[in-house]
Amino acid sequence: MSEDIQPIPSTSVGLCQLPCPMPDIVSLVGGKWKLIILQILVFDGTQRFGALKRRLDGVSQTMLTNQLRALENDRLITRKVYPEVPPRVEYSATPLAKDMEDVFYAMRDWWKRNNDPVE
Amino acid sequence: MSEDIQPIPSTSVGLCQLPCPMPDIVSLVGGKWKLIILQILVFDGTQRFGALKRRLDGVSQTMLTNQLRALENDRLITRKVYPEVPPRVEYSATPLAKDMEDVFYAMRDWWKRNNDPVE
DNA sequence: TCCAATAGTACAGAAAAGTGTACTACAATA
DNA sequence: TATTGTAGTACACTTTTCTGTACTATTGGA
Repeated sequence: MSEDIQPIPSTSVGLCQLPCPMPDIVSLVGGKWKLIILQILVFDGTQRFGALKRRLDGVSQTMLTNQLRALENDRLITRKVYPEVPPRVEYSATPLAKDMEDVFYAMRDWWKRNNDPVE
Repeated sequence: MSEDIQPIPSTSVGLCQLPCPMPDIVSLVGGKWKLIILQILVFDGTQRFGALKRRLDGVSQTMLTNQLRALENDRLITRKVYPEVPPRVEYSATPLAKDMEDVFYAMRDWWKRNNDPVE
C-alpha cells in the first residue's frame, strides 16, 4: 500500500481521561451501518451505490446516502461519479479505512473464539 | 486467565451476507458508551458505579445504569452488590469482555498510526 | 436533628438515528 | 410511446438513544 494515509479528522471532545481515543473512534465509525459499510469496501473493494444497498439489506436509501456522505467527510471513503446515464457512482475505502483491517480481524476473531464453538 | 468464557448470546439478524458478524457485534457493543465502559473495566479493572460515572464524564445516571444492565445481560460484565450503607456496587469485565483486549489494541493502534503523527 | 454519601428508579422530554414514500433526471431499450 | 435503470433528494414520520430533574432508602457523623 503506497498511497498516503490521511490523518483522521479529530472530532474528539475527550470524555475519557486516559490516552483513550474510544470516544473519537465511536463518533467516527459508530452507528448501525458504518462499520458494515467499511468492512465491505475494505475487504471486497470498490462498490456501486446499488450494490452496497443490496448488501446492507434493510438500509434505507436516505440513511445509506447519509452514512456514505459522513464517511466521505471523514476521509474514510471516496466517491467517484461517472458522467453516464443512468448514473454510476462508485465508493472505495481510502488507505485510512484499509488500515483498519486489523480492527476487523480482531473483531472477527473475538467473535469466532466466543461464538462459533457453541454450535 | 483460567476462568471460563461464556458464549456470546446471539442477537443476530444476519444482515451481511459473508461470514460477517459485524451487525451482531454492533448490536452488542454499539452506542455511545458501551465500548468506553468495557475498555475501562478491561484495562483498569473493577470499578464502582460512582467511579465509572465520574470517568464517563457527561453520562447521565439513567443512561449509565441502562448500559450497565445491558452489558450485564449480554454477559460482558458482572455486577456485585455489597450489603452496606451507603450502598456499594462493583462492576467487572467478564472473561468474555477481557477477551476483547485485541480489539481495543487494534483500535488504539489504528488511531495512533493515523492521528498522533499529526501533532 | 439534619446532612452527606451511594446507587439507584421514575418520568418527561430533547436529540439523534433511522425508515418509507414520493419524486427527479435522462438515455437506452421494448 | 412507455418502461427500465441508477443515484440520488425532500419530507414526514417513527423509533431509539440520551439527558435532566426529582425522588428513594439507610446509616454514620456533626
